[in-house]
Amino acid sequence: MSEGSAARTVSNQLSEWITEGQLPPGAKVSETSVAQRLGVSRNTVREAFRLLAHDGLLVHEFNRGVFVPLVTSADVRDVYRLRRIIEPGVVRSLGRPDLHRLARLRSVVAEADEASAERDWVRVGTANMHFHRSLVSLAGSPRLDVTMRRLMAELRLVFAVIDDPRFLYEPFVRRNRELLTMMSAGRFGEGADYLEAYLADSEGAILAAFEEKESA
Amino acid sequence: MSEGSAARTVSNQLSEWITEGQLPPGAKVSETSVAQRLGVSRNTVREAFRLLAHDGLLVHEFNRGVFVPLVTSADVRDVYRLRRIIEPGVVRSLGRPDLHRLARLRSVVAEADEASAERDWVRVGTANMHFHRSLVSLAGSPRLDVTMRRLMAELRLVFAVIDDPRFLYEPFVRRNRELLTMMSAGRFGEGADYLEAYLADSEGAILAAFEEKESA
DNA sequence: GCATATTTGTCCGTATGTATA
DNA sequence: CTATACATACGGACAAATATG
Repeated sequence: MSEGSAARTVSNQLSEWITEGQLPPGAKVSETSVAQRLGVSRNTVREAFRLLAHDGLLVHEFNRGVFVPLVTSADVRDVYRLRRIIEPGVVRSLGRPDLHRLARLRSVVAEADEASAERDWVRVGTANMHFHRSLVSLAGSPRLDVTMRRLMAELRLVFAVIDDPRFLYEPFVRRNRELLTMMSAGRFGEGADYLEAYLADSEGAILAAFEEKESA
Repeated sequence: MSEGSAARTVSNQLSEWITEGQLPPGAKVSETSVAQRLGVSRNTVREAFRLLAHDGLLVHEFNRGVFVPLVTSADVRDVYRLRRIIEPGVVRSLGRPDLHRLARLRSVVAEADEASAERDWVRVGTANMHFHRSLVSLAGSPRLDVTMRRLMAELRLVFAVIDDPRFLYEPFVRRNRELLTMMSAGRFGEGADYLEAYLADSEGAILAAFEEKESA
């Protein structure tokens, strides 16, 4: 429960199935099968499809149906191209350390540390996504926020096909903390540069995992 | 006719009504009234609503219906914040003048010149939008393209409430041509700086028109 | 605060068009 | 080329939420 809309419930369920790999990339998602399995009408399922297509978690092909997107390495590069534009730009644009708003980042970092200690890499991953979304939210731009939300949703799609997400997240727990330290001290220029290198490494790690996947 | 989807036809019609000011900002758009007026079913109208909400041309409030967004000066500032990040960044990132891809920009500039000579400011406006979208498309990033499309759709919403769009577009016909000249010569850094000032002026002009509107 | 009417959310059944085997 | 499966679109219906008096 906790959702006002049946379509939202369906979309949340589908989102789980996709990010947990139960719906592999390229899979066709049938209206009727989803409707029957979840006990809702086809119209509701169609509504949910639109919500997810909005975030790029499903693609809609006219007169053919909806499919789980086939993410390519080109997509990964494109997502990171936008991240490299947005995230360092946000950090660079911050005037002075607003400790109150940085508190949210701090709690997310703590969450990641805790999850990392428990070797719960899935939780580390979600905490990492929260970190970057919270980072962008510091800019106070609604449109940057929705853009970032979409990018992160697409990244969840990527991580769903990678077996061992540990080495993708673990190195960046420390770097998130480092970046936060710089920002707390008002060293935004330095932080932006640091984040640029950070994102380049992150992209490289994902692409490497992709190539490993392709060779298998 | 001519479009594969009935929902697309409806959304195009609604888009016209909105951008032409027949549906003023804040107006509620009823499902049944649209369905009756266009002779389609309610479900199809709902589908069209979702398409437009996707681009920000309508906002959807649960159990309340859909409304034409009330654009504020804060929204204008936010849209231009993203434009100032994206557009100059794209120009700066271009390696060398790809004359083949610049041809599209050239034709759009010519279109704007022609429309300007005929004092058809609406056509000048659409040509201007095409110019900036084509500019961003040079980056070859699908995600930047969709982001830019949404931003431009929101700007159409802004222009719909401004009476005299002439002084909003006319000064920028020349500046588009100037920018294109710089890019054709491979002077991308210079072009990016030029575009930054350009966008700042454009934002200022729109905000001025807004304040004039508010005082009235 | 209450009763009303309106509108939206959801569901069902069906017909038509499209893609694929 | 035919046949099958499926998506699109339609119309009607009821429940639930909202707005109005």
